[in-house]
Amino acid sequence: MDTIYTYPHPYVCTDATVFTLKTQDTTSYRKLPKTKLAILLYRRVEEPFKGKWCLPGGFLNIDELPEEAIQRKLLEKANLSKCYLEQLYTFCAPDRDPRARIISITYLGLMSENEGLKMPPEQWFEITSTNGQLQFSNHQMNISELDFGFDHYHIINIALERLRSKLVYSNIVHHLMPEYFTLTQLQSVYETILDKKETAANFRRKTADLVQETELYTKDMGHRPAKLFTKRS
Amino acid sequence: MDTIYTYPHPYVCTDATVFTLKTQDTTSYRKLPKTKLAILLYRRVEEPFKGKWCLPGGFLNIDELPEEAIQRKLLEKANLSKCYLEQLYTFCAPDRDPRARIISITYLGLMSENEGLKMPPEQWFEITSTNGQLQFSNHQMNISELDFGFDHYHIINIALERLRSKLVYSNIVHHLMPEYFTLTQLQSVYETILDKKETAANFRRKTADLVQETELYTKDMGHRPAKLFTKRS
DNA sequence: AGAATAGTGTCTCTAAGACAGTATATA
DNA sequence: TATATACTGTCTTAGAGACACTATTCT
Repeated sequence: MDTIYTYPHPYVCTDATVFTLKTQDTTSYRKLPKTKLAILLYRRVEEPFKGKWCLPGGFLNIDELPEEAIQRKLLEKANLSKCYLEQLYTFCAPDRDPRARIISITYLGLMSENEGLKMPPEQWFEITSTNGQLQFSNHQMNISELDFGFDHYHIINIALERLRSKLVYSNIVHHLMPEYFTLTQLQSVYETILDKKETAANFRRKTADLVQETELYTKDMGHRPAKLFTKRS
Repeated sequence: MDTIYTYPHPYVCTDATVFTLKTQDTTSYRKLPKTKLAILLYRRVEEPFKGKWCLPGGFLNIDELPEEAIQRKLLEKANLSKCYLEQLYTFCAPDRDPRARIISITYLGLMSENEGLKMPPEQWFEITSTNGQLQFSNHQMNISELDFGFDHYHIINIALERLRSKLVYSNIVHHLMPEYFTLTQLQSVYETILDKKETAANFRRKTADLVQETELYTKDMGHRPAKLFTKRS
């Protein structure tokens, strides 16, 4: 019984890859805006990896669930009150933190653009993928693999893989959507994240059982209004 | 920097759900033996949960990966030298261990029956599922939900879910198979784990790209010999 | 009318499942 | 020859993808 209390054991922290969507401003209001996938990053102000870019996260309080710790940190660091979270993976490499043995229980976080817009926009970095290498950019800067601290670039890759695969076999996409959306919006979310074009007819057939028709329509778009859909429960 | 060293933090352990297959003895050698899914359990000899059944596992040494810790424990507790392991989930409920805050990084383990047979057979419990409730039995006893310590019954349920879903979209089944096997054996593994019958013709078509034909055949079976297959790489 | 997006109808191809049949070993 | 399992052929149906088409709003 008392052996347990003398046992040297790792520190435990939690980090989250919080994704949302950003719709780009377009010059002409008649053109459809482009959807981009974005991730929440922050710049470290302390050693180690001072000045590098990282995922939001931190240590667990004793008796605190990792989900709770992440929500607390997101509120502190990004004034972010609520987002969907699911456990991603637990990273344990002994050298992943130079200070000590620290394992990280990581989470995949998703939020709709509406929620994301409530926070400072410079923390959201749009993600683009070229030959499997991820690039991140906001209006001020570009960052890439070398600008990340810890194993966080690696974690983002794993998270994106998970997001892509769950997009096709689950209804996880709703956590990225606002309450009401058009099928064209939904399609562009799929196309952005999976980096793969589809025809509207085929897309609509495939996702028919994911959405619920409403009586609402878009308007003043400069072209034919689109029916609004919502999550099918 | 020194704040980290005063931080009260959870203990970290790792547990594994190691599955294998057991082919039942049949009275007549002409009848095909039945395949059963089995899991490795051991009886706790210390408090808490003394006398209850549990998954093999234990605390991580500092600088030790959870995979390594699990392999070490499996060797100690079950003389088990090598098995496939993949991370399952990290369980963190503050009350999951009455001694202290202990999180468990759990693994899904799979091994072929050949490997599994090297260990004492009373540690392998055949699993049957009735109305979603799991039952475990070996030649001596039956155990059920209430006979488990910690949250290990829950963990087994999560593991089985993962095994079932990965069986249909990945080639994970090979970790349960010996090097050479017949398609009927492979089919009965699928049918056992997924609890769902299929016709041989349809099964063979579906799994054609998973296996590699060889020139070998079974013999002395009392009926037509079956071609042996191996993993397709 | 023209521009822009919304939405539909239909053909093909592939894969899953149902089902009936043939093949080949041993006792 | 009987038994038991191994293996194949084919029909139907459901879904994915390609592609051409129609519909509706605003300027």
